[in-house]
Amino acid sequence: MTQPVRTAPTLAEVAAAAGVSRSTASRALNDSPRISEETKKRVRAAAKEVNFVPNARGRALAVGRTEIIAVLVTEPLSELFSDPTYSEFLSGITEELSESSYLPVILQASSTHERNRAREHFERRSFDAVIDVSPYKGSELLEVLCELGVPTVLCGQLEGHPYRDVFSTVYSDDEEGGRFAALAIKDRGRKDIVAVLGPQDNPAVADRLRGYRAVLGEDLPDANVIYTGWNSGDGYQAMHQILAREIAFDGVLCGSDRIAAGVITALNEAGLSVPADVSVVGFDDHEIAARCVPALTTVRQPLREEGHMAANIVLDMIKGAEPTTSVMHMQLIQRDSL
Amino acid sequence: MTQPVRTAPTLAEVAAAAGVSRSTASRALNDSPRISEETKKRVRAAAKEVNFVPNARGRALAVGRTEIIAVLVTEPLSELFSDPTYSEFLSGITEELSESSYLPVILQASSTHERNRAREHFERRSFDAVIDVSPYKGSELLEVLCELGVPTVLCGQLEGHPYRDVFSTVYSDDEEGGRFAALAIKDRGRKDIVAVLGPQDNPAVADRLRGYRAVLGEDLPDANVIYTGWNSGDGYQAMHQILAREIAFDGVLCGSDRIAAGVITALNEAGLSVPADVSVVGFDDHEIAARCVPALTTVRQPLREEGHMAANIVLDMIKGAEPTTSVMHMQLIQRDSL
DNA sequence: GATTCTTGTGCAACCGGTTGTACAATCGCA
DNA sequence: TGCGATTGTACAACCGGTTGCACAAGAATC
Repeated sequence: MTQPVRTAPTLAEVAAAAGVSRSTASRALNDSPRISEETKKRVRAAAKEVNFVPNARGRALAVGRTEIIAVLVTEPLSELFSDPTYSEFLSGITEELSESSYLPVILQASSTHERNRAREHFERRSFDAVIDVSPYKGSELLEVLCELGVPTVLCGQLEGHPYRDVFSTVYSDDEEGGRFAALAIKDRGRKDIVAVLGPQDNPAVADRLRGYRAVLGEDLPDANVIYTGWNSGDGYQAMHQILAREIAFDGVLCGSDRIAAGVITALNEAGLSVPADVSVVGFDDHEIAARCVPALTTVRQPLREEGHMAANIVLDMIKGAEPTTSVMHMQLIQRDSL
Repeated sequence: MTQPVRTAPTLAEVAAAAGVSRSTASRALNDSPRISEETKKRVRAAAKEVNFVPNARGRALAVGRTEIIAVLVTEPLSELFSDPTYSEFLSGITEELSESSYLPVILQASSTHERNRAREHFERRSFDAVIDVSPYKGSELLEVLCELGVPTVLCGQLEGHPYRDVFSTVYSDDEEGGRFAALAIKDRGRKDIVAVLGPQDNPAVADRLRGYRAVLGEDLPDANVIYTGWNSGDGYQAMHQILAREIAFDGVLCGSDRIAAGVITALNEAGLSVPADVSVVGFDDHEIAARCVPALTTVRQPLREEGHMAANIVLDMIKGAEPTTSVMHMQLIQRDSL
């Protein structure tokens, strides 16, 4: 069991065993058309024999690729884990990349220290490409990536961004999602709407609000818009604030399903019934949405598909494809909270 | 802004700029004592001048190290994200590694496909070392790592494991934790105890139960032990099962804080008060524990410290240190649920 | 039978660093 | 002035693959 640490066989050994040169062995294993079937067979047998696996370091240097793709994450790990949105999206990326020979690496960049380390790795060319999961933060790194010419996909719209013709972009149409939610609540006949959104500095939040406004106009006055965090606790507190103001409202648009869950709890505690007294619409179609009581009407964001798309685009860019922009579409999920 | 993709400067260019040979340039930048201060200064200036950063691929091949450490995760990403335990532990690892030049890579191995990919990467020597986060699953990979002689740390005790003198191990003393919880509930005067544990195949669960038993003996009969998942929903359902049986009990030992949260909800719904009627003890000292009503008495598992330890051990092993075993100690956190 | 075209293989260079060893220059000392 | 010891640098090999190009052997053509 305690195997002696035998040193891994190299291509030279395979070549010797097969009685050919290193170059022929390499070509045979890479299935080059210039090598006869006969020889290929012999080389493959020899490789199998000595248990040869090409060394990643040698190969990387020779082909100029590490076959590693960095998934740049600007949130601290704890936040990343508390927001199930990321899980879905990251799953999409890794799912798709696992079909290729590329290995995704989650690279954290929340602290300055981490960002410096990330920068260093970029400069050392440790990765063939980068998928930036939250590009509206940490733009120094984008500058570095641009300068280095590393193929990069931004996951999210960067308003008026200077990298349009350098980086690819994948994003869900948040404004459209906002319109869907607002239309649904309007069709239900609600007139006095409150919005409990995520953080004010988040561009997706701004887009969704724009969508709400496009449909609702004056039915969603400025005073009724609250910015908060993404958690149910945040939704709960925000709704308490609103109730304390004693304004009249019959509909709540929420920035996330978790916010909506907190909002519903607060409404129930205040003796208000959902959806009889107040309609509530969430966002994300997170797992929690279907389990809410009542089950939450929400806007589905195709996160997993977005991950697939990001991975595919980045793979294409490595092969030399031009940067592209890809918009994913939202979908209203009708349930009982409306 | 659209920078032309200038190819990165190599050591040869630095050497030329400084008017020295490549070897001298390399030694100067690595601060070798054999190079004069004078020359070092000149080389450093030249490197700064042309913006030189050593290429990771070339360096990796030369020094025989990739400076990448794989963090092997056997759980699917969704489970990983739903269990805050991992967040804390992974943070500990990355925190510690970020002090070194090593880059941690989260490597998933839940599906067979993923395990094959992981195996391949191991054989290609893509990583200098491995931290296995849940070693009691996917033992084929352990076999491969052993055979390849890759420095490996197992996070968790492997019962009667065959790799004792090959791999290092870091684990929290779950049996001790079980004893702490059981002692606390016994000191409170509780006599009829129920245990709602995690999955039966989890070795940590078995250890904790052993700790409970060592203290409680017949006060925790076999019939009162329930195995379930780690989530609050699981705790909720388990407690409903117990209540349906109409057995007498005055204390509940839970396998996780989330289980405990579900248990408390179920107890409250059944009109039982915590801690007046029933005492509840959790496990993990997860964030949720302090926020429970009543605040949860629980056993703190030093996850972050465990991550630090795992990272340090693996770094030592890369430098050639012998495998070691390190046991972390549990701590009872007294709150109000007892 | 000599010439040209194919086909398959090997030599050697290359990717971008690090490092063992030889050698030249400077120094101290007899 | 001549010797060995010391210091700083360069040459060349190496890590483990890939690949451009030259070349030999055999087939096809004249």
